[in-house]
Amino acid sequence: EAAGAFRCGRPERRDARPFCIVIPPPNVTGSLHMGHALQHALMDVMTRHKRMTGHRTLWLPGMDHAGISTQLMVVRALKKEEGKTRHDLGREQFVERVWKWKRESGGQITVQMRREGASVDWSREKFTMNEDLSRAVREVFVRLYDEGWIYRGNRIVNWCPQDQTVLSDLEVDKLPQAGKLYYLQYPIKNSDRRITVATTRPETMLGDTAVAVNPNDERYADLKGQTVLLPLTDREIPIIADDFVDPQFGTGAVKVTPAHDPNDYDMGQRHELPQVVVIDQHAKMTADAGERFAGLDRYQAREKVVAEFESLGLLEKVVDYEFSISKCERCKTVIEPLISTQWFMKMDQMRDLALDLMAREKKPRFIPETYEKVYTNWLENLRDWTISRQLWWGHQIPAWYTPSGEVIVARSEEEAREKAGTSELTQDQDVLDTWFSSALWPFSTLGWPDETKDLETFYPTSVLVTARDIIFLWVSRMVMAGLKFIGKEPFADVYITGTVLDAHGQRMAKMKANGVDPLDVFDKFGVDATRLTLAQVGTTDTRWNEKQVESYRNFANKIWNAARFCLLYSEGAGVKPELLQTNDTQLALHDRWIISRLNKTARDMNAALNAYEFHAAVQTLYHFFWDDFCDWYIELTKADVTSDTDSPQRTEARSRLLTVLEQALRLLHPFMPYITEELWQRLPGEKPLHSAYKTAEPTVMLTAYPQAGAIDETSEAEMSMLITLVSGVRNIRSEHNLKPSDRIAVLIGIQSANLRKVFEDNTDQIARLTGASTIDISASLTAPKAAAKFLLTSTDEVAVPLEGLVDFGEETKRLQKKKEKLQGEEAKLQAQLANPDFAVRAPADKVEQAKNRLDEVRLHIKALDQLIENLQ
RNA sequence: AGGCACGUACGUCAAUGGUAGACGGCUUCCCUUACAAGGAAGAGGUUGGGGGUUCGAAUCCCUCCGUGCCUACCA
Repeated sequence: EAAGAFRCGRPERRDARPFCIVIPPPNVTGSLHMGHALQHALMDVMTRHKRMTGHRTLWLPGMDHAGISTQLMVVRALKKEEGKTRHDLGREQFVERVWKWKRESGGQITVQMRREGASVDWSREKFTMNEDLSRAVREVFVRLYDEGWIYRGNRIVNWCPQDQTVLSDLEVDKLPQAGKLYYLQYPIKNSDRRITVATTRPETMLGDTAVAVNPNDERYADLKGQTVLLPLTDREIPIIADDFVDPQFGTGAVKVTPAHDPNDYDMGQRHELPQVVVIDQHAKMTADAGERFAGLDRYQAREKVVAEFESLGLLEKVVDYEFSISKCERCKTVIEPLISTQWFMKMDQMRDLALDLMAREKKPRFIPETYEKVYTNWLENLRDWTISRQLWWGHQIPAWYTPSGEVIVARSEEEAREKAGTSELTQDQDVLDTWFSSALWPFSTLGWPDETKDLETFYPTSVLVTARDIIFLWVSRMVMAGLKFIGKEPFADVYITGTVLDAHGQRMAKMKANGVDPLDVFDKFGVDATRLTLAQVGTTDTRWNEKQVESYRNFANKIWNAARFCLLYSEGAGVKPELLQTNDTQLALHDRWIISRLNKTARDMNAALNAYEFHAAVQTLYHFFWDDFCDWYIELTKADVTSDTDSPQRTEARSRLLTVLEQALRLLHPFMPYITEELWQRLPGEKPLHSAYKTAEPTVMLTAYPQAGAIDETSEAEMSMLITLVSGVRNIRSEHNLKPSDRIAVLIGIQSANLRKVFEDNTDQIARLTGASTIDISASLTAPKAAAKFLLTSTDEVAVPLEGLVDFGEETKRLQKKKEKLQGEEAKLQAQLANPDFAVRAPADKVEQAKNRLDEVRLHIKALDQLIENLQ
């Protein structure tokens, strides 16, 4: 709850560039699925990070009215609950019913977004059907109409006989279908010959107005210009020649039905063929199909046509044939191509705006870059957009008709009356495609067409985070609309997320019932763990793996327990930012080291987040917190922190531990808002907010995100030696099956006085971490033969005397194995350096690097040989 | 039919042309006073096959095999 509620003041400092994301508006009918959860996790990480770096941030939420989906949902409910159709209610009442549904059960997803911890600004929530956004829609429509970019036309369109509306090409699914190819024979007038055409839809032959052949097809050369007696009708149709016809396919002769097939429509236009409409809006045969067929469903008509051809002896053959069929994306009904009067948007000029921007300025920038090509290719092949829909739920087209049929396009009915000079107007019954309002989303939500402060501040937005399947439907249209109406691209970057697939690599889909509900995952593993899992998915397609979430749940648990430890020993202590200053040379190694690690982590996190490298960011956090902080830092502070005697030293150690933890919580916060807020609130001490938010209520959300500070290479190197030492001894303990309670002696021979000093300063720590009772550090090692040994460096040796426990054979094997590994590397390096071209062509630093490494490896091998020899 | 991706450990994924890593799983030991959802140690890879470019290839090019996605007017 604490993390989900974004309740802070406005930043006082406004010099940093504002950061803005407008959410891809989920459907008002929708509920949270994995794709949303993924996108939201990423958007929230970005927003929280920017907020913590003092940018003025806006993540603007909202919903889409989702024309067809929503109308269908209410139509179904109406039928089920009251047995009524939308026509029983009438348009006005039906639309009111949809609004009622929206108020009562719509927008479930916003509740779910709160659960995810999405730090959006709810005060700016938008809905595409609200008055402000509708005003923007009308404004755009009028302007484009006035420019002649929107027009009304009679064309062949995709018609859904179930939903009773036209659909754009993008709302149609092409699905493979096992069907039949029928070979029909048409008699030729004044001849005994017949010409055979192949079709998957015999019923459309009733509307044929020509037969076409390829102009170069010699088989039919003499038939061109002849007339065909169209069977089952009394019509005579011509044989025409057209390049569209592929002589290789079927019989090389095609029946042409301009009113019921998009290709035939085009061919009909080219040859000025008549259009005979034989199928109506309900996919039933019309009167023009002939008395025997009128009123029949298209599939009944198909059977009847085939039967009659057969009885006439004109059915040559029927073969099985797989082809693709167009279906309505929503209801899966087979699309009927129909000629119909619709509104269209000319796209060529809009497209050029977008293409120019990409060519000139490489905008928007796609992440990953590869989508730039996809986007550009699609734009290049763009066709006019059918924007009208025969629905009731949506933005009604702002066009009115006078009694004489004149079209008046205006921003309101009043304006239309003025323009028309009459009040006898009827508004166009159609509504606009849902994507029409979506295209305006980045600026309509910020107040356009008014010149608002928000628009000035936040447009162009910073980044659009979305799935790849709406690059065309949405992304490209936003770019075009933004360029056209604001003159600037709507967003700088477009981040295309990967897809979360099921365990078998299949897309999650309702129909397949293979989806994983993010809410269930929240329940099982927590929101933070789920966010971490999703954030690291980034741009790659990933198979859903619950184990991964479980591991991040464990990570959250680790954070909790580490914080518990810090708080358990926090008496008298508190967070004190100045304790992380590095100019204190008196600091213990582990303190200097953790500060350096913190700085490095901050550097890496900021770099990764600014570069959209979320996978790297998650890895960095995980290892910093678990390995550096928990495994080493906490262990090394234990002696001081848990000491029984109250001392300034103890208090400082405790405070420093709390301060490091506080910094870690800030680093983690964008990914794990819940646990970090919960723990941060419990930490005692000074916890300043970012200077931009000084007056806000205390919350980790508004602290400053840690920035890169000094990296202390010396401490890192020394600590790394300490870690090598401890791991080496632990390895010996493990290999020799020593019990944790078995005390050992550790003998260390170190040439470097510096390093000797480091180990001497930390003998207690080393003893503690290795379970040693004595630590003996000297310049050169004298150890009994009955000791397990390893090399710290090629010159420095560590021995653990194990009287009676050393199996000399086993010990030899252990060392031999290490040696083999090194020998492998030696061989590789040797070969590389032996190549004369390497020295000449490779950069000098690489050559130097290889030489140094080879020297080191050789020394190491030599030292290992010595150890092995001593064992014999 | 074209186009675009992808193929790395048992699984899921990383790796600016420069020693192939992480997490989970697995093996051994440990209920050690923050945490067994834990600790310590360990095993595991000719980077799908073949060829090429390069001093050097998981990475660039070609080809084959496999997988996924997008676009398309073959009746």
